[in-house]
Amino acid sequence: MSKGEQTRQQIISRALSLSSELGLEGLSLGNLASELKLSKSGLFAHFKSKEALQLEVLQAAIELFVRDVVRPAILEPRGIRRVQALFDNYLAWVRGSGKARTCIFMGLSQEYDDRPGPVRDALAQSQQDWHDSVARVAGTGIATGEFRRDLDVEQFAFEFIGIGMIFQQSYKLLRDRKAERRARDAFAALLARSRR
Amino acid sequence: MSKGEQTRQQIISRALSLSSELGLEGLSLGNLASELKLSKSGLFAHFKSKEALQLEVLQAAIELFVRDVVRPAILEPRGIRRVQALFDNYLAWVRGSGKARTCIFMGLSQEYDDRPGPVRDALAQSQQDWHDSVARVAGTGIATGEFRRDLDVEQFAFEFIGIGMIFQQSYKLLRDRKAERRARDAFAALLARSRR
DNA sequence: GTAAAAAACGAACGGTCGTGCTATATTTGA
DNA sequence: TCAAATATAGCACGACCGTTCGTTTTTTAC
Repeated sequence: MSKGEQTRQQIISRALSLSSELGLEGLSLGNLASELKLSKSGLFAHFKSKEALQLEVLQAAIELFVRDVVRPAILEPRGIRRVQALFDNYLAWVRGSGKARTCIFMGLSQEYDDRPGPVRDALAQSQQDWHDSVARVAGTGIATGEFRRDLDVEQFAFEFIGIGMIFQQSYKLLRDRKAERRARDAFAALLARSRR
Repeated sequence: MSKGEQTRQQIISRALSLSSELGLEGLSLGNLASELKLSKSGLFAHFKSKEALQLEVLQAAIELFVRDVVRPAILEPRGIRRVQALFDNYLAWVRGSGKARTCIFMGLSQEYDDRPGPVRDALAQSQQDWHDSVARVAGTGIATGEFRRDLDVEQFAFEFIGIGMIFQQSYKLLRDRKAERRARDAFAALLARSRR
């Protein structure tokens, strides 16, 4: 990896964790540069525009999410085991793993839900993909016979993700120590309803 | 109402709808002033600081929420009827009523979940109050005998609000036309589980 | 109607924003 | 090793930020 590509990755990585706190609009190049001990113009030279950087940050977040949440779950056996793994990984992601203090996608969903542009489009696509992934995994539960044959897998995904969202609010904003327990209870109820 | 108080209210009202789109940090005094055809300094004279304005905007949002969501529900008879009314009003609020394009509280929850300060404190308190309100209303369902006596009303509130959050994402970001249907189905399932 | 009080304005401050441009420093490949 | 390519720095730009201050206009109260 060339020197340029290397700093490029560092920039995106640092920008990702900054964006988790401040959003992609709140992210500022000056701030980012000084944190990386780079000049603002030196940093800027790596990207055509701030928006281009934002898109790369979003892309990096998606790759991280797939790597840490989706892919490991798919290694589990089809059916409930896999659904449960997906939920566990999702909760762990929302809880945050050191550098990423908050789930960036939920913040961005709020930030861009009425701010048109390429960032919004990419974000919406990624969230749609996430819904689809959950639905697909739920589908394997039908295939194994663990879930009801008439289970609406998209409805399942809808509720699955909703639990993650309220978990984030309870855990991060309200600092509710029972948040994780509540999320797991809610998910258990969702599972129970889905069984045949 | 004096002239000053009158413009003050206009400022807060306009600031509220702007904040629903851009967040309380994204709100800028210059922008706000020009929308109201006021000079920036003339506008600023009404508030000691931007943060003071932010707090007033938050307060105004809370009052609106209580007026449109909580209070009308309490006019309904205790029990499931009241719970259902609360949910209906909540969905209508999230869907947005013309001027308020998005539910400001969900955006702010993301914006401030790791940004300490008075705004965060006031926001967290208001959201805690909202959880408590839902739980209290659910409690009336136990009192009427419609809900299980061992129902965990705080868990009920947790899931209730989670449905609202995923509804907002599906409706606003993903533009899913089935979003409302999904939210109502999820809520129906929650109700069913809560019945005795 | 007039004087006091309140409200709105205009200009300016020091900062930071994203973004160019030019020059210097560093890395790369033969 | 040395030239070409790349990476970074420095500086400046116009725009906007929140905030302050002194002046002017408008409202209020007698």
